[in-house]
Amino acid sequence: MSARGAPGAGAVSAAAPRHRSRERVAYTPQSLLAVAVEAFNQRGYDGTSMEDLATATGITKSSIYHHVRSKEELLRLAVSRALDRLFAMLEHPEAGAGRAIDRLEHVVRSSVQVLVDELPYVTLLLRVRGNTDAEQWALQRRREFDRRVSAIVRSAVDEGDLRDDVDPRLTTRLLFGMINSMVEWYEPSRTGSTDELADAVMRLAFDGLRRRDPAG
Amino acid sequence: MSARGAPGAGAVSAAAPRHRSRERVAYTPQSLLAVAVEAFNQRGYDGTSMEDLATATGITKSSIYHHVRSKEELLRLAVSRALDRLFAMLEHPEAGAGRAIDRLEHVVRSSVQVLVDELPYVTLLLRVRGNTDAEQWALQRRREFDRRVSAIVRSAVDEGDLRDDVDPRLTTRLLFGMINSMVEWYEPSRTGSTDELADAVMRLAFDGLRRRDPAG
DNA sequence: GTCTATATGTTGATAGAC
DNA sequence: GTCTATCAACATATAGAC
Repeated sequence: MSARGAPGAGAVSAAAPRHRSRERVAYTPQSLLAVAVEAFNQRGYDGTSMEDLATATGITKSSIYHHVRSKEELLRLAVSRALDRLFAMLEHPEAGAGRAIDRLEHVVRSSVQVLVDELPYVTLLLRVRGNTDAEQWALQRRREFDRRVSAIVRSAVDEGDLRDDVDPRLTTRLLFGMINSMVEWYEPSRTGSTDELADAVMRLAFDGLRRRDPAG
Repeated sequence: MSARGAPGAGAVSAAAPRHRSRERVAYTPQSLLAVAVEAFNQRGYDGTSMEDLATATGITKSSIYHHVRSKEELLRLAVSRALDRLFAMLEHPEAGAGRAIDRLEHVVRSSVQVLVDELPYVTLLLRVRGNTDAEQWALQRRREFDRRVSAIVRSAVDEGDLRDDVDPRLTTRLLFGMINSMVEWYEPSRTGSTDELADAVMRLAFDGLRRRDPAG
């Protein structure tokens, strides 16, 4: 991956021009972004130079600047994509109605799904430190997401479904610490279905890793 | 924090020379490291220039090079410190004998303790991406730590104390994802005792966030 | 132990030809 | 849409005076 050559087929424009019969397909902002984000995740955003991106894409630095205004724009596009997916999930009917514990289950399962679907983009989002304007903005939106989830946890405690001996904010942080840590090891090819993974996360998070006494 | 001025009192050499009566105490590799690591955590290692460190320490770049050979040496010293503490914890008698679930509890509680005690160093360790030799070495040792803990989890499953419907490796990853995420939000000043925090982590991790039916 | 001055390479970004 | 050539700024690191 990230080798020189044509962009990933999945994001190639349908109307892409080709100068020589079947040589190489031109990059779109999206297909370029995919390669860039992979590089960012491998070496870190600051650790990745435009020259590194030129190598990864197989085109020159100048050509990259034909598609995007700056390196930071690539970062902004990437984290926006992840954030849009995460917030779209919160707008889903299942996250807004019904018992809070069920809404929380939906949010947890959907988060795992988004994390898997948009792995590179979410990975980059979670590593943002706030150095640039784009990063500051991303951090703000992440905090807003956190607040929304915390409110659901708090409701579930009030409704008597979640334990009340741990602060809801702490619960939220540890819960999402668990979920978000997936970006450190998840490999799309090697694991089973996303549902199975989400099941495991749900079981561990909601019921703990201790074995429930079968004779209890 | 990170303002210009004298190094933190905690790490100042006892035999530190002072040219002017009580002006400024000279840096030691340790006190310099503390300032550098704080800067690395704020802006990222790659995002922090030696000029940034000069500003943070209040001495010039050249002076920094009097204490350390290179920027990478600062990184190596920092992650070594974190790794040494983590492995020392595994060598503790309580981590090596007795029922596996008790050994695991010791490891979890001690990990929280180490994370709090050495917060900036552990934070930096967890953000290492493998760009340099020092980082590659750190990643290797982290994997070794992970393997050691996974073995304990596996034993606890075999001994019937942990649930057997989730893969031990996955359990370990999610458990430590939860613990390690603390570096993203933990603030020494604002929270209660470390024991209370470790208690909350233990309860959530081992018994889950669902309320146990009081009438069960 | 700290400084000023500087060497040497790399960085993000632009100009303009094809 | 891609290229070569180039820039000014900034990077890590060193030399040598005090």
